[in-house]
Amino acid sequence: MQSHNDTTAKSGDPVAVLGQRIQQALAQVLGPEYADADPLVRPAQNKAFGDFQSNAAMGLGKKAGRQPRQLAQEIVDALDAGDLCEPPAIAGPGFINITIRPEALNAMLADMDQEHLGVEPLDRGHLVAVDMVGVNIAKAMHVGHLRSSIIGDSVCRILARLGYEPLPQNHLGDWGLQIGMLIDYVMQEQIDLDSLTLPDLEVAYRESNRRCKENPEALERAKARLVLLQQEQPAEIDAWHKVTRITLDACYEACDLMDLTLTRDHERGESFYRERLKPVVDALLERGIAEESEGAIIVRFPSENPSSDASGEDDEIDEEQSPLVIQKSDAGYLYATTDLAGIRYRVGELGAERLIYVVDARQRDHFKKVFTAAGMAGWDVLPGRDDSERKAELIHVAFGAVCGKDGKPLKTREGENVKLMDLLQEAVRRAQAIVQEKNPDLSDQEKAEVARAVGIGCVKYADLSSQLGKDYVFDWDRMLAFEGNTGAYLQNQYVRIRSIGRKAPDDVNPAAPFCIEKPHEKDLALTLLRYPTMLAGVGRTLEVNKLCQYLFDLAQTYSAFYTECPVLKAESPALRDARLRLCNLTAAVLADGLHLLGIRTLERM
RNA sequence: GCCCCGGUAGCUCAGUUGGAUAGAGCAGCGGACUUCUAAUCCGCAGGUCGCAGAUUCGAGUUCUGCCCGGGGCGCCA
Repeated sequence: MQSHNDTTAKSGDPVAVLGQRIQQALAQVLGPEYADADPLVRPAQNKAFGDFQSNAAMGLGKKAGRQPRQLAQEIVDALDAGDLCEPPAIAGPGFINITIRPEALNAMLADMDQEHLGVEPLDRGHLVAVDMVGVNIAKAMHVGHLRSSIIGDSVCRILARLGYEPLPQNHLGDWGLQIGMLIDYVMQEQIDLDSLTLPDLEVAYRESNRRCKENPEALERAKARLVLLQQEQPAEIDAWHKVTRITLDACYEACDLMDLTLTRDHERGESFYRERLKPVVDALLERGIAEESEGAIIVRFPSENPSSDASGEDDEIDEEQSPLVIQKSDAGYLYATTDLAGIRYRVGELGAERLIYVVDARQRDHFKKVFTAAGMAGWDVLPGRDDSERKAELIHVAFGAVCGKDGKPLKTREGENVKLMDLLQEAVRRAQAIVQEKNPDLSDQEKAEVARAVGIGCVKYADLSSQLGKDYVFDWDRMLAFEGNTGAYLQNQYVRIRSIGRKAPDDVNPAAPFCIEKPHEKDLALTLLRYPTMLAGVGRTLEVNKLCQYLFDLAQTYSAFYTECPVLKAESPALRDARLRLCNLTAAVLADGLHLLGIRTLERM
């Protein structure tokens, strides 16, 4: 699974460099078979103990039958790291506490202070398909699309930053009975599609639904219309194109407001797979993976616990996992069929090596089954490789519900889904009011820019900053309060740094050597140096909230530095320049990270 | 009935293959502004980590059972 090895020591990462040295010591003390044991280097949990700690001696001591504390001593004796740190201390049951030397920090910071900020991208050509947004025809985007859009976009940005080539896939709901109902309705009523707006279309959609529910004849007509559409009759196709266009034009307004990188080129709706559904079913039947059952075609899954265990207490037959239906008894296909066709296309034709689905957590079981079925068919095997066994990674990035303060999924007072555009516009409006109050001197244009960046940024940050799989509480006051863990807090820290930069005199040396001495400087340096490894981890696990957490740490650490360490009024020009460079590096990391979250930075706010 | 996710401070949440005294933010209380943007910072207070067992030098973290909340469970997407 873990095809991406990030243990290669990056010269600018103290954890990696120290880890490497400790591994050498481990090999020396315990033998070469321990050369790749995890050195378990972590930032010190308590500053009083030093900067870093290694917990390796305790676990390995048990494993190798050695006394942990004594083993720790032997590791320390064998450790060759005098250029990096003070002589380590041993504490408790066998913690190795490490204090890094300022010169080492200065060198690592200089190493990091380049355009790529220490992040080493992969070679080109690693395609990743990201299934996101998932707009439905004839419906405006609502809160349900918020998370898929925001998370998917951030995932794309992060992967691109790490050298992957993300391919957003807007999996439109554009092919099914509901389209047949809608098209039949607008054609029956002779509605002029050229002057229709999305709200009109939504009304028509609801009306067509209602009719089909009440009137069997209407339903039959809709089904017949769907057949005509699927036969690609010109009139039906024309109507379908038009309703699709109306829907998407409106949806892209919301996408633009959210600054999504996704474009029209990334439309891969259900209709895209329409010719690929039958082959999916045929192939699975042919290989005996799928079978007929009660008129439908299904894929069964072997039970995970093959038989009752040794205890024999539980002699009931294991409940079989429910099967995956890929063709209905009326010969119609389902979204599982489309998803399987999608995997086949994305892996087999595009050659994507990771397929990421940013979809509601309630579909966990669905994706688990679809992924398993795809694996059974071998559709996750990457084509055209020497090592033909290399498999694409199939990942469901499941996200929880957006809830109101009452803890229940967010709805309007009328009990309807909140429209995404309304929500975004309210965010901007609320931010506008706050800018007006906090900084009335800005020009109107600047205020509008700040309101947009802050309003949208806060919504995004609130969405990305807790564990994605959990529900989260959507609370305007908390997310827009510019105190605490919010997007605006981060944006403001950036503004404060840039303000110093603007006021710096002309004679500063931008390449002045770093000079880490004070505790707050050291904290900031250590936090900055965590960035590349942190980001690589997020690229692997897609835990975007950890990027948020890191940026908040960085911003707070910077703030403490800012209050304690004068920059422009530093005691000497050399120190001033060194601190200014530290500020600039912090700004660069903050801007980079915010950009990866899809949050705009500002020069003033 | 079965499966999945969650339960940590008054509220919203972190907690990295098991590590030292469980951390933030908000709210509360007390301080710091003729500023390098106070949209900030510093300090105080606040906890039976849902409950009970098990594993071990050590458990919020692993295992088992239970309680509570949410979600899912063959022809909707």
